[in-house]
Amino acid sequence: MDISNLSKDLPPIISNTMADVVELKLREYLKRKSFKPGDALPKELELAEALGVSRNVLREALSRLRMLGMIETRKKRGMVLARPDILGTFERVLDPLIIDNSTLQDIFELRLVLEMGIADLLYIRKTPKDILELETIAKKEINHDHSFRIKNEIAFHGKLYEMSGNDTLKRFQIMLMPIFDYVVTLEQKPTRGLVSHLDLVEILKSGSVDDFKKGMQAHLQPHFNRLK
Amino acid sequence: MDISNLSKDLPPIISNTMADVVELKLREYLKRKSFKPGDALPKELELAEALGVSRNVLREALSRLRMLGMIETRKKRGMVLARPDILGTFERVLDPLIIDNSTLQDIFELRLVLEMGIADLLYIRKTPKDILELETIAKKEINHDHSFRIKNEIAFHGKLYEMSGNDTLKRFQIMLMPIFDYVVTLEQKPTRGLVSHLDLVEILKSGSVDDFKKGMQAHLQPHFNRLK
DNA sequence: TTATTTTATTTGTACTACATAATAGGGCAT
DNA sequence: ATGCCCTATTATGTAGTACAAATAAAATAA
Repeated sequence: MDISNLSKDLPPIISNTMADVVELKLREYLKRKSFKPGDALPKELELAEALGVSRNVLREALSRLRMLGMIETRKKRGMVLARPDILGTFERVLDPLIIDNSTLQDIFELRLVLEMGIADLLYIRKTPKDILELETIAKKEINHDHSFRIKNEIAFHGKLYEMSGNDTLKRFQIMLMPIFDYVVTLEQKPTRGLVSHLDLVEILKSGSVDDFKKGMQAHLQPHFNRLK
Repeated sequence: MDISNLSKDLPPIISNTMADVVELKLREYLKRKSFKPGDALPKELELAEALGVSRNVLREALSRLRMLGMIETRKKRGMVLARPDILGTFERVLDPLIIDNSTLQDIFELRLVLEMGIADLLYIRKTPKDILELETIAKKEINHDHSFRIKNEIAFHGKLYEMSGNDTLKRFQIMLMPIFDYVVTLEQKPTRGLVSHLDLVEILKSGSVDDFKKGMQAHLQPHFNRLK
C-alpha cells in the first residue's frame, strides 16, 4: 500500500471560513452576471445582507479581490470591476525563500524552457534596430567584474524577451530571474557555455532559426547539464 | 510627444488603505524575521496593537495572505507561516473573460513558446513507457468527432508536459489551456498542422532532439501563422 | 499512568459607531 | 440659462466591543 501520497488521498479538512465562502460566491456572482470592467457593483451592505454575513466578513473577501486587482473601490462611488494584473498577482508569492526546493527546481527548468522556446517568436519579430541594441549589450560584458556580468546577463536575456514583442513574457521572465539566480548560486558552479552572447547576436544577424536554437542550446548547456 | 503610455507615466493616485499598508508591513516583517514554514506567528491582537490598527484592518490583510497560502490559522493555536501554492494563486485571476485581449494574445504566444521549448527537457527525461502511453493517446484520436479531438489534444500535450518531469510546468500548461482554446476558437480557424501527433510520437521514438523541435514547429505551424 | 473533564486562549463572526471622501444637487451670481 | 460654489448625502474606511467556537493545555478522576 502506497502511503507516500497520503496528503493527496486525504486532503486536510479545511475549515472553510465565511470569508473563503464569500470570496467564492462573489467570484461566481461576477462571472454569472458577466460584469465587464468598469461596471458598478452593489454596495457592501447590500452584498453582505444578500449573502447573510456581516459586513466584516464581506470586507475580508472584498479585500482579497481588491488585492488581486479584480475590483476597485472608491468612496461614495462604490465598487467597480477591474482587470487584474495577472503577473502582479503572481509576483506576490514568488519569493525564493518561501518556495520549496522542488518547485524552485521546476521554475529553474521553466526558464530554460522559455529561453529555448522563444526562438521562433524572435525570428518573427526581430528588427535590425533590436539586434544592434542587443549587440551593444553583449559587447559591454567583456572585461568586467563578476557582479557586472550578472547584471549584463540579465540585460541581454531581458532584451531577447523584449524583442519577442510579448510584454507578458518579458515581465514573466523578469520575475523568474531572481529564482533562476538563486538556484544557480546555490550550486556554486560558475561554468560558462560554449556559445557566448556575441555568438548569439551573430547568429541572429545572419543565421537561421534552427541555428539560433542550436546556439541557445549550447549557450545554456551548463544549466542543462545540471539536470539528470 | 508620446501620450499613449499616459497611464504608465502617470499612475493613478492609489489611496492606499490601511489594509494595503498592513499587508505590506506584514510581508516585510515575515521576510525580515526570516520565518520558516511552520513557525508560529504572533497573535492577531499583538500584531494589531504593534501596527497601531484595529483588529478589523489587520484581519483584512491577514485574509489576503491566507488566500495566497502564505499563512495558515487555527483557533487557539494561532497562525503559522506556510508555503504558498504559487500556481493556485495564479489561477485565481486567469479567466479569459476578464483578461484584456492584448494579454490574451501574449498568453497564447506563451504557450507556443512552452511547447517549442520543452523538447530538450523531454529528451532528457522521456522513458519508453511514457512514449507508449503517448502513442496510445495519439492513436485514439483517429475517427472521432470534434469535441473528442479537443479533449484528446489536451491529453496529448498534457502527457508531453508530464513526461518533462516538471510538475509546475504541467500545472502551468493546464491553466493556460483554456485561454489558448479561447483564443483559437475566437479566430475560428480549424486548421491542422502538417505533422500529426502520431508523427511526433514516431520522432520521439527514433528521432533526434532537433528532429522533434522541427516536428513540433510544423505541428504548431497553423498557430504561428496567426502571428504577424 | 491513562482517560476524561475543565479551563484558558485564540481565532471567527456580528454589530455599532463614526470618520472620510466624493458625488449629486441646490442655490446663487452673472 | 449658464456656470460656479457650497452643502447634504451616501458609500467606503476604520475602530471598538461582544460573544461564539474550537482546541491546546491543565486539572481531575479512574
